[in-house]
Amino acid sequence: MARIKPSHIEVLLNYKLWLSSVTGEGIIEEDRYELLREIHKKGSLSAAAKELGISYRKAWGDLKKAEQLLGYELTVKKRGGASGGCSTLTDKAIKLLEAYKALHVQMDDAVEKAYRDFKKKL
Amino acid sequence: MARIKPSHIEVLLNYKLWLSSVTGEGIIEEDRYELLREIHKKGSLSAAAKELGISYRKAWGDLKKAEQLLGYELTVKKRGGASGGCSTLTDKAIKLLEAYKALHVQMDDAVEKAYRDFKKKL
DNA sequence: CGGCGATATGACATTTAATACATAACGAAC
DNA sequence: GTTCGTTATGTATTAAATGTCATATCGCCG
Repeated sequence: MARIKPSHIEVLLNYKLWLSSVTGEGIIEEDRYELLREIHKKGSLSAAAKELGISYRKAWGDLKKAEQLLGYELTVKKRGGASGGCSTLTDKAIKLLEAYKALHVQMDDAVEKAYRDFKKKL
Repeated sequence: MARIKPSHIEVLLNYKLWLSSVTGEGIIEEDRYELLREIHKKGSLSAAAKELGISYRKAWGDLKKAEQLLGYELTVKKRGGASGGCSTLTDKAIKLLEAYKALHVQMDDAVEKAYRDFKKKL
């Protein structure tokens, strides 16, 4: 029984994209994008955290850091009331999300093309 | 005396590119590319490590891991002898370096363009 | 007013990754 | 066979990211 011996191991191309402050500190990358998107969908930070399977503590810390680095609020936060409270995205946050999404789509295309070219050269 | 108040904080776009095995483990990224390039230039792993300001231990571990994940040798290693020993790149490694370099140039262009488009949308 | 559910935050524990330290093996040259 | 610089590798220490726990605040509503 013959066994196929691959002439080379498969190599994959990966990339990570993120927005940062001028000091290099990360503001928005994939995870925080997801967090904001989920807040937008659910209207609540705790619900978003639960959906994503991360602790409220971490979600809150991430959100706070992003806002601090950006210098403006990404969410309008309310606490108390019948529902306990809620968090909704600001207009700026929504705009940022849309721009980031478009950025990501564009980069995905570029990476795919670069990967094809790369394999030809290998 | 008036003070200029920026309407928005500057946001930078960053990306990281790397080759991985199918299991997702990283093989080659910027640092390891530099390491291989330096080995090629110096003909020695320890000299390369010194040049890059990292410990020999780390350089050796990085190289070993890359080779293990790729399934083939990136360097020909010799120890002992008058000079103590040396490390030189294999043909496959040289080819890999060239392909990675081209990949990076291509991606840099793509990122620059994506960043311009991104800022317009913001 | 007391309970509920969400935001808000500090303190501590744990897990993971990077780095440092130590030590062995090798082989040509002298 | 001793010296020297390099490859080779295990172990230990540190540092950073992440998770856990506890506790407080808020404000509608029954």
